[in-house]
Amino acid sequence: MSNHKQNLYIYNSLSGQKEKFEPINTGHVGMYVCGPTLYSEPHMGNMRTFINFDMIYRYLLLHYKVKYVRNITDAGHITNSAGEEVDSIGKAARSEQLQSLEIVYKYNVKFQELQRIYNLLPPSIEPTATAHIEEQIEIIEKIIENGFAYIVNGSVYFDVKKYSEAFEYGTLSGRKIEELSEETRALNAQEEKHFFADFALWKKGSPDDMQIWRSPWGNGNPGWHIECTAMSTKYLGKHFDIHGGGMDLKFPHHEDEIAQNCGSLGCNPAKYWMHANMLNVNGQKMSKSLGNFFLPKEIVEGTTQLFTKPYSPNVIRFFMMQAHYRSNLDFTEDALNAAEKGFSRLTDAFHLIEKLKTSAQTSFNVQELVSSFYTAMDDDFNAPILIANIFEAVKRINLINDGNDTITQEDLNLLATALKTFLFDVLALQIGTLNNDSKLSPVMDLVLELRQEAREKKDWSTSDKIRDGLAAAGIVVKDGKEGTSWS
RNA sequence: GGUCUCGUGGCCGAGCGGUUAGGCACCGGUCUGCAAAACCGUCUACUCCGGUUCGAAUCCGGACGAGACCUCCA
Repeated sequence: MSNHKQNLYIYNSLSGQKEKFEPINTGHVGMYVCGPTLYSEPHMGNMRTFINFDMIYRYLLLHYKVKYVRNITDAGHITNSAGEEVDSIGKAARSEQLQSLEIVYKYNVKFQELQRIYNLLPPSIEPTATAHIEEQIEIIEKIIENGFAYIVNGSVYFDVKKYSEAFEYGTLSGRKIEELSEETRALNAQEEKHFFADFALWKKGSPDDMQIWRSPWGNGNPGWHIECTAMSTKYLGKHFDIHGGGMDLKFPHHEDEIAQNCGSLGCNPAKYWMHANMLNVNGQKMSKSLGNFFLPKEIVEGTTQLFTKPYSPNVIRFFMMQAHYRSNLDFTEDALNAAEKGFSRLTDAFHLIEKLKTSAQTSFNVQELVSSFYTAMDDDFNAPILIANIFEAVKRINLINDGNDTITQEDLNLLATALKTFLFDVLALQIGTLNNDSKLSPVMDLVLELRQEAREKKDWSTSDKIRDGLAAAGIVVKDGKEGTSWS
C-alpha cells in the first residue's frame, strides 16, 4: 500500500456533491457494483462501466483493503415496456433454444474472457442470483413483516405508498412519487399492484418458466432488484461504503434497492453511490434496444463495421481513461486513432526510462510531479488529469534523453516507480517490451542489415525498395541516431 | 409532457471565478541520402443574449441546440 496521504473525494450521487471519502471502518472499503445480466454477450458500453469501476477499485487498493463484490444476474423478473413481468434470461433461452443455465454459462464464459482481454481485476466475490434465493426470500419476508409489501395471488409487491410514510422514496433519482407519470400503467399484470410505482419482489411462476423456486408464497421467481439487496447485505453488511453501477441503473433499480434495504434493514445500503456514465456511438447511447452497439471483442479483432481497423485493448482502455467516468464518451474512429498515437508516445517514453543517463542533480521537481498523480486521482478519480500529468513526465523523460533536463538516480527511481504504479496498477495498461516477436526478430535483423549495406553503398533504390516493401507488410522502419528499429 | 445533465479551439476531452489542461491533427524546427518515425516548439477555444463581479468558459436568468432518465439496458 502507498504511503501517500489519502485525501480522496468522491462524487456521491446521493447528495450530488463531491464528499470527502471516509470509510465506515478505517482502512477497509466495501464496494458493491451491479454486474451484467447474462442473457447476451456484454457490449462495449457494459465494458466501459466495468472498466471504470476496475480503475476505481485499483486506486482504492493502493490505500485500503477492499472487498469488491460484483454480482452476476442469472435470474430475475424485470418489468418490460408493456408493464409485464418478464424473465429476460428465460426469453433468451427460448429464442436460442437452450436452457436458462446454458445461456448463463455461455455468456459467463464470454464475460470472463472479456475481463481477461481488458485486464480487469477479478472482484473479491462474484455471487450469482440463483445461488442466493434463500437470502432473497429472507429479505422479502422482512419487508412483509415491516409492512412494506403485500401478497397478491402468489406474487409479492413492494408497497411504495406505505413505504413513503416511513421513508422518502426517490431520494437517489430525485423523483417524487406524485411526479412519476401514471399514464402507461394499469395494464395487464399491473392490475395486481395497488399502486403503479409498486414493484415485484417475488413473481408467481408460470408453466413456461424455465427456472422456478419454492417460496412461502408458492413457486416462482425473484424480482430483479431484490438480488442486489440480498447479496450486498450478505457479503458487505446492511450498510457499506460504495455502491456503484451504470447511470441507467439509478432509476428504478438503485432507487428500489434503497427502498428494499430501508424497508427490511432500516437504512440505505451505501454511504456513497457512484454512477458511471454511458458510452455513445454517433452521439447516442449505445444500447441493445437501439441496435447501435458493438462487442468488446469485435473492436479488438477489427470485425465491427463501425471501425476500419482493430484497436488493442490497451488503446481502448487508454482512450476510455482519457474521459472522466462521469462523462459521456463518444466512440469515433478519429478519437481512437488519436488515442492510439498518444498511447504509443507514452509507451516509447516509458521504454526510454531504463536507458536514461542520470546526473548529480535533477533539473525539475520530481516530487511535485509524482504527487500530482495522486492529487488527480484523489479528486473523484480524475483519470484524464492523471494522464495529462503523466504526459508531463513523458516530456521530461524525452528532455532528459535529449540532454536538456537532468535527473538523479534517486529521482529517476522515484519517477519510474510512480509511473509503474499508475500505468500498470491503476490504469491497468499493459506496456510490453519492444520488438518481442522472437520469431520475426532474427529475420528483421537480417533484412535491416541488407538495407543498411545498400545505404552505405548509397544504393537508394534497393534500400527504399526494402523500406517500402516492409511498409506494405505493415512494418514501419524507423531510422534513428543509434541505428534502425522497426515496429 | 415531467425530471435532469450538457453545449470548450480541426477532432477527442479536462477545468467550473483570476494561472499553459492533456492527447491527436496542423504549422515551424532538430535529425535524415530523401522520407517516415522520434524529439522540441508553436497554435490559445469556451453556443448566443442579458445580469452579478475589480474580474466569468466557470455564478444567476433567458434563448437556441444536444443527450439521458421517466419502460428493460452498464
